[in-house]
Amino acid sequence: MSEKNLLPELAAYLYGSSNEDNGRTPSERELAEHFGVSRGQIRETLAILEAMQIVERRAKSGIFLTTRTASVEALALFAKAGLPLDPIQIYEAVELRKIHEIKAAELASLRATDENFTRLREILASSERRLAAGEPLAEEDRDFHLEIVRATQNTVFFRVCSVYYAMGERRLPIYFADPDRGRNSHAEHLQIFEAIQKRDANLAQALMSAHLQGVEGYWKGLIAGGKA
Amino acid sequence: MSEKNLLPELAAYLYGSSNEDNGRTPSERELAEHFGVSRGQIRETLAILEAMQIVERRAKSGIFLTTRTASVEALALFAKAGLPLDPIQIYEAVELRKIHEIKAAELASLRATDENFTRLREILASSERRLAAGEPLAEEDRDFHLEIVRATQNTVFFRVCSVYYAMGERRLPIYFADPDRGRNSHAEHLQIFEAIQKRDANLAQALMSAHLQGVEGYWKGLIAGGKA
DNA sequence: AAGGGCCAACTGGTCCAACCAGATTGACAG
DNA sequence: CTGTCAATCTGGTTGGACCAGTTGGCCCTT
Repeated sequence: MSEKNLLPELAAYLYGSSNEDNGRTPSERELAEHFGVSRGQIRETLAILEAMQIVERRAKSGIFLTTRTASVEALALFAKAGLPLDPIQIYEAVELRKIHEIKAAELASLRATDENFTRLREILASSERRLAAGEPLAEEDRDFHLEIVRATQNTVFFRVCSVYYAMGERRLPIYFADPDRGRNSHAEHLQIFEAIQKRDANLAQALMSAHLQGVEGYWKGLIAGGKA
Repeated sequence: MSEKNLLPELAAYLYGSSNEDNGRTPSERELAEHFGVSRGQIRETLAILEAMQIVERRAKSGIFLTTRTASVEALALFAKAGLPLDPIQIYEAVELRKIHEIKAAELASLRATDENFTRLREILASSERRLAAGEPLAEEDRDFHLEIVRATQNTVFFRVCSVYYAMGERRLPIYFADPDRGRNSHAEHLQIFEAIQKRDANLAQALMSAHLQGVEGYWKGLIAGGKA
Protein backbone atom coordinates (compact mmCIF):
# COMPACT_ATOMS: atom_id res chain seq x y z
CA MET A 1 0.00 0.00 0.00
CA SER A 2 2.28 2.69 1.25
CA GLU A 3 5.70 3.27 -0.16
CA LYS A 4 7.27 5.48 2.46
CA ASN A 5 6.40 7.16 5.68
CA LEU A 6 4.43 4.33 7.09
CA LEU A 7 4.08 6.26 10.32
CA PRO A 8 1.36 8.76 9.42
CA GLU A 9 -0.52 6.21 7.38
CA LEU A 10 -0.46 3.74 10.18
CA ALA A 11 -1.55 6.37 12.68
CA ALA A 12 -4.43 7.30 10.43
CA TYR A 13 -5.44 3.71 9.95
CA LEU A 14 -5.32 2.96 13.64
CA TYR A 15 -7.74 5.75 14.32
CA GLY A 16 -10.01 4.62 11.57
CA SER A 17 -10.11 0.97 12.50
CA SER A 18 -9.93 0.98 16.26
CA ASN A 19 -12.65 -0.40 18.45
CA GLU A 20 -14.98 2.40 19.44
CA ASP A 21 -15.43 1.11 22.95
CA ASN A 22 -11.98 0.39 24.27
CA GLY A 23 -9.74 1.87 21.59
CA ARG A 24 -8.27 -1.47 20.73
CA THR A 25 -6.67 -1.57 17.31
CA PRO A 26 -6.12 -4.46 14.92
CA SER A 27 -3.29 -6.78 15.88
CA GLU A 28 0.25 -6.39 14.60
CA ARG A 29 -0.25 -9.33 12.29
CA GLU A 30 -3.40 -7.83 10.79
CA LEU A 31 -1.73 -4.46 10.36
CA ALA A 32 1.23 -6.07 8.65
CA GLU A 33 -1.05 -7.80 6.22
CA HIS A 34 -3.12 -4.70 5.57
CA PHE A 35 -0.10 -2.57 4.72
CA GLY A 36 1.67 -5.35 2.91
CA VAL A 37 4.78 -5.12 5.06
CA SER A 38 6.38 -7.38 7.57
CA ARG A 39 5.48 -7.49 11.20
CA GLY A 40 8.89 -6.14 12.12
CA GLN A 41 8.24 -2.98 10.24
CA ILE A 42 4.88 -2.55 11.89
CA ARG A 43 6.49 -3.06 15.26
CA GLU A 44 9.12 -0.45 14.52
CA THR A 45 6.49 2.08 13.65
CA LEU A 46 4.38 1.17 16.64
CA ALA A 47 7.40 1.69 18.85
CA ILE A 48 7.58 5.28 17.67
CA LEU A 49 3.85 5.75 18.10
CA GLU A 50 4.17 4.37 21.59
CA ALA A 51 7.09 6.67 22.39
CA MET A 52 4.86 9.53 21.27
CA GLN A 53 2.24 8.15 23.63
CA ILE A 54 -0.25 7.90 20.83
CA VAL A 55 -0.61 4.21 21.37
CA GLU A 56 -0.12 1.76 24.19
CA ARG A 57 1.04 -1.78 23.62
CA ARG A 58 -0.07 -4.24 26.26
CA ALA A 59 1.87 -7.45 26.24
CA LYS A 60 -0.10 -10.45 25.07
CA SER A 61 -3.23 -8.37 25.00
CA GLY A 62 -3.33 -5.82 22.24
CA ILE A 63 -2.61 -2.32 21.02
CA PHE A 64 -4.77 0.47 22.35
CA LEU A 65 -5.15 4.08 21.41
CA THR A 66 -4.09 6.36 24.20
CA THR A 67 -6.85 8.55 25.43
CA ARG A 68 -4.41 10.93 26.97
CA THR A 69 -3.68 14.24 25.40
CA ALA A 70 -1.54 14.25 22.36
CA SER A 71 1.77 16.02 22.43
CA VAL A 72 2.42 18.74 19.93
CA GLU A 73 4.49 16.26 17.97
CA ALA A 74 1.49 13.98 17.80
CA LEU A 75 -0.72 16.82 16.63
CA ALA A 76 1.76 17.61 13.90
CA LEU A 77 1.80 13.98 12.91
CA PHE A 78 -1.95 13.81 12.73
CA ALA A 79 -2.09 16.93 10.63
CA LYS A 80 0.48 15.45 8.27
CA ALA A 81 -1.56 12.31 7.97
CA GLY A 82 -4.62 14.35 7.11
CA LEU A 83 -6.38 13.20 10.24
CA PRO A 84 -9.10 15.33 11.70
CA LEU A 85 -7.65 17.10 14.69
CA ASP A 86 -9.48 17.57 17.91
CA PRO A 87 -10.61 21.23 17.83
CA ILE A 88 -9.88 21.63 21.51
CA GLN A 89 -6.32 20.48 21.11
CA ILE A 90 -5.79 22.73 18.13
CA TYR A 91 -6.95 25.60 20.22
CA GLU A 92 -4.59 24.61 23.00
CA ALA A 93 -1.70 24.27 20.60
CA VAL A 94 -2.40 27.69 19.15
CA GLU A 95 -2.44 29.18 22.63
CA LEU A 96 0.91 27.58 23.34
CA ARG A 97 2.26 28.88 20.07
CA LYS A 98 1.23 32.37 21.06
CA ILE A 99 3.02 32.02 24.36
CA HIS A 100 6.14 30.86 22.60
CA GLU A 101 6.27 33.33 19.80
CA ILE A 102 5.42 36.46 21.70
CA LYS A 103 8.26 35.69 24.04
CA ALA A 104 10.43 34.78 21.08
CA ALA A 105 9.84 38.21 19.56
CA GLU A 106 10.98 39.79 22.79
CA LEU A 107 14.11 37.66 23.10
CA ALA A 108 14.90 38.02 19.42
CA SER A 109 14.91 41.79 19.85
CA LEU A 110 17.61 41.41 22.43
CA ARG A 111 19.70 38.73 20.81
CA ALA A 112 19.23 38.63 17.03
CA THR A 113 22.49 38.49 15.12
CA ASP A 114 23.40 39.92 11.74
CA GLU A 115 22.95 36.47 10.34
CA ASN A 116 19.37 36.40 11.60
CA PHE A 117 18.65 39.79 10.12
CA THR A 118 20.10 38.75 6.79
CA ARG A 119 17.91 35.69 6.67
CA LEU A 120 14.84 37.66 7.74
CA ARG A 121 15.51 40.19 4.99
CA GLU A 122 15.81 37.41 2.46
CA ILE A 123 12.55 35.89 3.58
CA LEU A 124 10.77 39.22 3.41
CA ALA A 125 12.22 39.91 -0.04
CA SER A 126 10.99 36.53 -1.20
CA SER A 127 7.54 37.34 0.16
CA GLU A 128 7.53 40.61 -1.72
CA ARG A 129 8.45 38.94 -4.97
CA ARG A 130 5.63 36.47 -4.54
CA LEU A 131 3.08 39.14 -3.80
CA ALA A 132 4.28 41.30 -6.67
CA ALA A 133 3.88 38.34 -9.00
CA GLY A 134 0.39 37.79 -7.72
CA GLU A 135 1.35 34.46 -6.21
CA PRO A 136 0.18 33.32 -2.81
CA LEU A 137 2.61 33.19 0.05
CA ALA A 138 3.78 29.75 1.00
CA GLU A 139 6.66 28.69 3.19
CA GLU A 140 7.73 32.29 3.69
CA ASP A 141 5.31 32.67 6.56
CA ARG A 142 6.64 29.65 8.35
CA ASP A 143 10.22 30.64 7.65
CA PHE A 144 9.71 34.12 9.01
CA HIS A 145 8.24 32.93 12.26
CA LEU A 146 10.79 30.20 12.74
CA GLU A 147 13.65 32.55 12.03
CA ILE A 148 12.49 34.78 14.85
CA VAL A 149 12.51 31.84 17.20
CA ARG A 150 15.94 30.94 15.95
CA ALA A 151 17.04 34.48 16.67
CA THR A 152 16.47 33.85 20.37
CA GLN A 153 19.65 31.76 20.04
CA ASN A 154 17.88 29.10 22.07
CA THR A 155 18.10 25.97 20.00
CA VAL A 156 15.87 23.95 22.28
CA PHE A 157 13.25 26.63 21.95
CA PHE A 158 13.63 26.51 18.19
CA ARG A 159 13.24 22.79 18.13
CA VAL A 160 10.08 22.86 20.18
CA CYS A 161 8.49 25.56 18.05
CA SER A 162 9.31 23.85 14.78
CA VAL A 163 6.61 21.29 15.30
CA TYR A 164 3.81 23.83 15.13
CA TYR A 165 4.56 24.43 11.52
CA ALA A 166 4.43 20.80 10.64
CA MET A 167 1.00 20.96 12.18
CA GLY A 168 -0.27 23.82 10.07
CA GLU A 169 1.62 23.04 6.87
CA ARG A 170 -1.34 21.57 5.09
CA ARG A 171 -3.31 24.72 5.78
CA LEU A 172 -0.84 27.28 4.49
CA PRO A 173 -1.96 27.17 0.84
CA ILE A 174 -5.57 27.44 1.94
CA TYR A 175 -4.85 30.24 4.34
CA PHE A 176 -2.98 32.31 1.78
CA ALA A 177 -5.37 31.59 -1.06
CA ASP A 178 -6.88 34.92 -0.11
CA PRO A 179 -4.42 37.54 -1.47
CA ASP A 180 -5.48 40.07 1.14
CA ARG A 181 -4.37 37.74 3.84
CA GLY A 182 -0.97 37.48 2.23
CA ARG A 183 -0.59 41.23 1.96
CA ASN A 184 -1.74 41.80 5.52
CA SER A 185 0.53 39.15 6.85
CA HIS A 186 3.51 40.50 4.98
CA ALA A 187 2.88 44.03 6.20
CA GLU A 188 2.75 42.84 9.77
CA HIS A 189 5.88 40.79 9.32
CA LEU A 190 7.65 43.89 8.10
CA GLN A 191 6.63 45.84 11.17
CA ILE A 192 7.76 43.06 13.46
CA PHE A 193 11.06 42.84 11.64
CA GLU A 194 11.66 46.55 12.03
CA ALA A 195 10.84 46.45 15.72
CA ILE A 196 13.31 43.65 16.26
CA GLN A 197 15.92 45.47 14.27
CA LYS A 198 15.38 48.55 16.41
CA ARG A 199 15.87 46.25 19.39
CA ASP A 200 12.52 47.42 20.69
CA ALA A 201 11.53 44.30 22.61
CA ASN A 202 8.26 45.69 23.89
CA LEU A 203 7.08 46.79 20.48
CA ALA A 204 8.13 43.54 18.84
CA GLN A 205 6.25 41.62 21.49
CA ALA A 206 3.12 43.72 21.05
CA LEU A 207 3.20 43.49 17.28
CA MET A 208 3.70 39.75 17.38
CA SER A 209 0.83 39.43 19.79
CA ALA A 210 -1.44 41.37 17.48
CA HIS A 211 -0.24 39.41 14.49
CA LEU A 212 -1.00 36.10 16.12
CA GLN A 213 -4.49 37.23 17.00
CA GLY A 214 -5.23 36.84 13.34
CA VAL A 215 -3.92 33.32 13.27
CA GLU A 216 -5.89 32.46 16.35
CA GLY A 217 -8.99 33.90 14.78
CA TYR A 218 -8.48 31.79 11.69
CA TRP A 219 -8.24 28.58 13.71
CA LYS A 220 -11.20 29.60 15.82
CA GLY A 221 -13.18 29.99 12.64
CA LEU A 222 -12.15 26.54 11.53
CA ILE A 223 -13.09 25.09 14.85
CA ALA A 224 -16.46 26.78 14.76
CA GLY A 225 -16.89 25.49 11.24
CA GLY A 226 -16.11 22.02 12.47
CA LYS A 227 -13.31 21.44 9.98
CA ALA A 228 -9.77 20.79 11.04
CA MET B 1 22.86 -6.86 29.80
CA SER B 2 19.85 -4.64 30.28
CA GLU B 3 16.55 -5.98 31.42
CA LYS B 4 14.22 -3.15 30.54
CA ASN B 5 14.28 0.31 29.12
CA LEU B 6 16.80 -0.43 26.49
CA LEU B 7 16.31 3.05 25.12
CA PRO B 8 18.32 5.13 27.60
CA GLU B 9 21.00 2.49 27.86
CA LEU B 10 21.36 2.29 24.15
CA ALA B 11 21.46 6.06 23.86
CA ALA B 12 24.17 6.19 26.47
CA TYR B 13 26.14 3.46 24.79
CA LEU B 14 25.91 5.09 21.41
CA TYR B 15 27.41 8.26 22.76
CA GLY B 16 30.13 6.36 24.49
CA SER B 17 31.14 4.22 21.57
CA SER B 18 30.62 6.43 18.58
CA ASN B 19 33.39 7.45 16.28
CA GLU B 20 34.75 10.80 17.38
CA ASP B 21 35.21 12.04 13.86
CA ASN B 22 32.00 11.36 12.05
CA GLY B 23 29.71 10.25 14.86
CA ARG B 24 29.28 6.81 13.41
CA THR B 25 28.08 4.25 15.91
CA PRO B 26 28.55 0.49 16.02
CA SER B 27 26.38 -1.43 13.61
CA GLU B 28 23.01 -2.87 14.51
CA ARG B 29 24.50 -6.34 14.63
CA GLU B 30 27.24 -5.27 17.01
CA LEU B 31 24.76 -3.44 19.23
CA ALA B 32 22.52 -6.47 19.32
CA GLU B 33 25.39 -8.64 20.43
CA HIS B 34 26.61 -6.13 23.00
CA PHE B 35 23.23 -5.83 24.67
CA GLY B 36 22.45 -9.48 24.27
CA VAL B 37 19.21 -8.84 22.41
CA SER B 38 18.01 -9.45 18.92
CA ARG B 39 18.60 -7.12 16.05
CA GLY B 40 14.87 -6.49 15.84
CA GLN B 41 14.82 -5.03 19.27
CA ILE B 42 17.78 -2.83 18.52
CA ARG B 43 16.06 -1.63 15.38
CA GLU B 44 12.90 -0.83 17.28
CA THR B 45 14.83 1.28 19.75
CA LEU B 46 16.83 2.96 17.02
CA ALA B 47 13.58 3.87 15.31
CA ILE B 48 12.54 5.82 18.38
CA LEU B 49 15.95 7.42 18.67
CA GLU B 50 15.71 8.40 15.03
CA ALA B 51 12.22 9.82 15.51
CA MET B 52 13.69 11.90 18.33
CA GLN B 53 16.36 12.99 15.87
CA ILE B 54 19.07 11.77 18.19
CA VAL B 55 20.35 9.40 15.59
CA GLU B 56 20.29 9.13 11.83
CA ARG B 57 20.20 5.81 10.03
CA ARG B 58 21.68 5.84 6.57
CA ALA B 59 20.71 2.89 4.48
CA LYS B 60 23.55 0.53 3.76
CA SER B 61 25.99 2.87 5.40
CA GLY B 62 25.59 3.11 9.14
CA ILE B 63 24.06 4.82 12.13
CA PHE B 64 25.25 8.30 12.94
CA LEU B 65 24.72 10.57 15.90
CA THR B 66 22.83 13.67 14.96
CA THR B 67 24.74 16.82 15.61
CA ARG B 68 21.61 18.87 15.59
CA THR B 69 20.16 20.21 18.75
CA ALA B 70 18.34 17.84 20.93
CA SER B 71 14.68 18.33 21.63
CA VAL B 72 13.54 18.63 25.20
CA GLU B 73 12.46 15.02 25.03
CA ALA B 74 15.96 14.04 24.06
CA LEU B 75 17.40 16.04 26.93
CA ALA B 76 15.07 14.28 29.32
CA LEU B 77 16.12 10.97 27.88
CA PHE B 78 19.78 11.75 28.30
CA ALA B 79 19.24 12.84 31.87
CA LYS B 80 17.42 9.60 32.58
CA ALA B 81 20.28 7.62 31.12
CA GLY B 82 22.72 9.48 33.32
CA LEU B 83 24.41 10.99 30.32
CA PRO B 84 26.30 14.21 30.74
CA LEU B 85 24.13 16.93 29.31
CA ASP B 86 25.44 19.72 27.23
CA PRO B 87 25.53 22.71 29.61
CA ILE B 88 24.36 25.06 26.90
CA GLN B 89 21.32 22.99 26.18
CA ILE B 90 20.47 22.67 29.84
CA TYR B 91 20.60 26.41 30.09
CA GLU B 92 18.35 26.74 27.06
CA ALA B 93 15.92 24.23 28.46
CA VAL B 94 15.79 26.06 31.77
CA GLU B 95 15.10 29.30 29.96
CA LEU B 96 12.25 27.66 28.11
CA ARG B 97 10.92 26.24 31.33
CA LYS B 98 10.85 29.72 32.80
CA ILE B 99 8.93 31.01 29.83
CA HIS B 100 6.42 28.22 30.19
CA GLU B 101 5.88 28.28 33.89
CA ILE B 102 5.67 32.00 34.43
CA LYS B 103 2.95 32.11 31.83
CA ALA B 104 1.39 29.04 33.38
CA ALA B 105 1.17 30.79 36.74
CA GLU B 106 -0.66 33.65 35.07
CA LEU B 107 -3.11 31.43 33.22
CA ALA B 108 -3.63 29.20 36.24
CA SER B 109 -4.68 32.25 38.22
CA LEU B 110 -7.41 32.84 35.70
CA ARG B 111 -8.54 29.30 35.13
CA ALA B 112 -7.71 27.03 38.05
CA THR B 113 -10.63 24.90 39.15
CA ASP B 114 -11.59 23.64 42.59
CA GLU B 115 -10.07 20.34 41.62
CA ASN B 116 -6.75 22.02 40.93
CA PHE B 117 -6.85 23.82 44.25
CA THR B 118 -7.64 20.61 46.07
CA ARG B 119 -4.70 18.87 44.50
CA LEU B 120 -2.39 21.78 45.18
CA ARG B 121 -3.46 21.80 48.81
CA GLU B 122 -2.75 18.11 49.07
CA ILE B 123 0.68 18.54 47.57
CA LEU B 124 1.49 21.39 49.92
CA ALA B 125 0.24 19.37 52.89
CA SER B 126 2.44 16.50 51.85
CA SER B 127 5.40 18.85 51.62
CA GLU B 128 4.70 20.13 55.09
CA ARG B 129 4.56 16.64 56.52
CA ARG B 130 7.88 15.84 54.95
CA LEU B 131 9.53 18.95 56.27
CA ALA B 132 8.07 18.46 59.73
CA ALA B 133 9.46 14.94 59.76
CA GLY B 134 12.84 16.26 58.77
CA GLU B 135 12.68 14.45 55.44
CA PRO B 136 13.81 16.01 52.20
CA LEU B 137 11.25 17.04 49.64
CA ALA B 138 10.98 14.74 46.67
CA GLU B 139 8.32 14.53 44.02
CA GLU B 140 6.27 17.21 45.74
CA ASP B 141 8.21 19.92 43.94
CA ARG B 142 7.57 18.41 40.56
CA ASP B 143 3.94 17.75 41.39
CA PHE B 144 3.37 21.31 42.49
CA HIS B 145 4.80 22.83 39.37
CA LEU B 146 3.05 20.42 37.06
CA GLU B 147 -0.26 20.95 38.79
CA ILE B 148 -0.01 24.65 38.05
CA VAL B 149 0.55 23.91 34.41
CA ARG B 150 -2.39 21.55 34.51
CA ALA B 151 -4.45 24.33 36.02
CA THR B 152 -4.08 26.29 32.78
CA GLN B 153 -6.54 23.68 31.46
CA ASN B 154 -4.32 23.43 28.41
CA THR B 155 -3.48 19.78 28.09
CA VAL B 156 -1.01 20.26 25.27
CA PHE B 157 0.80 22.77 27.42
CA PHE B 158 0.83 20.28 30.26
CA ARG B 159 2.23 17.60 28.08
CA VAL B 160 5.05 19.75 26.81
CA CYS B 161 6.04 20.87 30.29
CA SER B 162 6.02 17.38 31.71
CA VAL B 163 9.27 16.53 30.00
CA TYR B 164 11.25 19.06 31.97
CA TYR B 165 10.70 17.08 35.08
CA ALA B 166 11.88 13.88 33.54
CA MET B 167 14.99 15.87 32.78
CA GLY B 168 15.63 17.02 36.32
CA GLU B 169 14.30 13.98 38.15
CA ARG B 170 17.69 12.57 38.96
CA ARG B 171 18.68 15.85 40.53
CA LEU B 172 15.74 16.29 42.88
CA PRO B 173 17.17 14.26 45.78
CA ILE B 174 20.45 16.11 45.43
CA TYR B 175 18.78 19.46 45.22
CA PHE B 176 16.66 18.91 48.29
CA ALA B 177 19.40 17.26 50.32
CA ASP B 178 19.88 20.72 51.77
CA PRO B 179 16.96 21.19 54.19
CA ASP B 180 17.05 24.96 53.80
CA ARG B 181 16.38 24.59 50.14
CA GLY B 182 13.32 22.49 50.92
CA ARG B 183 11.95 25.02 53.39
CA ASN B 184 12.59 27.93 51.08
CA SER B 185 11.02 26.18 48.17
CA HIS B 186 7.97 25.23 50.19
CA ALA B 187 7.51 28.78 51.46
CA GLU B 188 7.62 30.11 47.93
CA HIS B 189 5.21 27.48 46.73
CA LEU B 190 2.80 28.56 49.42
CA GLN B 191 2.97 32.16 48.30
CA ILE B 192 2.42 31.20 44.70
CA PHE B 193 -0.52 29.04 45.67
CA GLU B 194 -2.13 31.87 47.58
CA ALA B 195 -1.66 34.28 44.72
CA ILE B 196 -3.32 31.87 42.33
CA GLN B 197 -6.12 31.29 44.77
CA LYS B 198 -6.65 35.02 45.04
CA ARG B 199 -6.79 35.06 41.23
CA ASP B 200 -4.00 37.59 41.25
CA ALA B 201 -2.39 36.74 37.94
CA ASN B 202 0.25 39.43 38.10
CA LEU B 203 1.40 38.47 41.56
CA ALA B 204 1.43 34.77 40.75
CA GLN B 205 3.50 35.48 37.69
CA ALA B 206 5.97 37.61 39.62
CA LEU B 207 6.32 35.09 42.41
CA MET B 208 6.84 32.24 39.99
CA SER B 209 9.44 34.27 38.19
CA ALA B 210 11.32 34.89 41.42
CA HIS B 211 10.97 31.27 42.44
CA LEU B 212 12.43 30.02 39.18
CA GLN B 213 15.39 32.35 39.53
CA GLY B 214 16.55 30.00 42.24
CA VAL B 215 16.24 27.00 40.00
CA GLU B 216 18.07 28.79 37.25
CA GLY B 217 20.82 29.72 39.67
CA TYR B 218 21.18 26.12 40.73
CA TRP B 219 21.63 24.93 37.17
CA LYS B 220 23.98 27.78 36.43
CA GLY B 221 26.08 26.64 39.34
CA LEU B 222 26.12 23.11 37.98
CA ILE B 223 27.10 24.35 34.58
CA ALA B 224 29.89 26.44 36.01
CA GLY B 225 30.99 23.43 38.02
CA GLY B 226 31.06 21.40 34.85
CA LYS B 227 28.77 18.70 36.16
CA ALA B 228 25.42 17.95 34.64
C1' DA C 1 -31.67 -19.55 32.33
C1' DA C 2 -27.87 -17.81 34.74
C1' DG C 3 -23.36 -18.48 36.60
C1' DG C 4 -18.86 -20.25 36.77
C1' DG C 5 -14.89 -22.58 35.20
C1' DC C 6 -11.96 -24.42 31.63
C1' DC C 7 -9.48 -24.59 27.29
C1' DA C 8 -8.13 -23.13 22.78
C1' DA C 9 -7.11 -19.37 20.00
C1' DC C 10 -5.05 -14.96 19.92
C1' DT C 11 -1.61 -11.41 21.08
C1' DG C 12 2.51 -8.91 21.92
C1' DG C 13 7.54 -9.92 22.92
C1' DT C 14 11.56 -11.95 21.29
C1' DC C 15 14.73 -14.34 18.54
C1' DC C 16 16.93 -16.37 14.44
C1' DA C 17 18.31 -17.06 9.69
C1' DA C 18 18.34 -15.22 5.35
C1' DC C 19 18.46 -12.23 1.30
C1' DC C 20 18.93 -7.66 -1.02
C1' DA C 21 21.37 -3.83 -2.85
C1' DG C 22 24.07 0.05 -2.10
C1' DA C 23 28.13 1.91 0.54
C1' DT C 24 32.66 1.11 2.00
C1' DT C 25 37.10 -0.42 2.06
C1' DG C 26 41.23 -2.46 1.12
C1' DA C 27 44.14 -5.07 -1.81
C1' DC C 28 45.93 -5.40 -6.13
C1' DA C 29 47.41 -3.88 -10.60
C1' DG C 30 49.02 -0.21 -13.34
C1' DC D 1 51.36 6.84 -5.90
C1' DT D 2 46.96 6.19 -8.09
C1' DG D 3 42.98 4.20 -9.98
C1' DT D 4 40.06 0.14 -10.13
C1' DC D 5 37.37 -3.52 -8.69
C1' DA D 6 35.79 -7.17 -5.86
C1' DA D 7 34.98 -8.85 -1.14
C1' DT D 8 32.91 -7.25 2.86
C1' DC D 9 29.91 -4.66 5.72
C1' DT D 10 25.59 -2.19 6.47
C1' DG D 11 20.88 -1.00 7.02
C1' DG D 12 16.19 -2.61 5.10
C1' DT D 13 12.96 -6.17 4.99
C1' DT D 14 10.97 -10.59 5.22
C1' DG D 15 9.23 -15.05 7.12
C1' DG D 16 8.90 -18.34 10.43
C1' DA D 17 9.05 -19.88 14.98
C1' DC D 18 8.36 -20.14 20.02
C1' DC D 19 6.88 -18.24 24.53
C1' DA D 20 3.64 -17.05 28.00
C1' DG D 21 -0.11 -14.30 29.54
C1' DT D 22 -4.96 -12.63 27.91
C1' DT D 23 -9.34 -13.19 26.09
C1' DG D 24 -13.38 -14.92 24.99
C1' DG D 25 -16.44 -18.49 23.92
C1' DC D 26 -18.08 -23.06 24.91
C1' DC D 27 -19.77 -26.32 28.04
C1' DC D 28 -20.99 -28.04 32.29
C1' DT D 29 -23.06 -27.18 36.64
C1' DT D 30 -26.41 -25.27 39.55
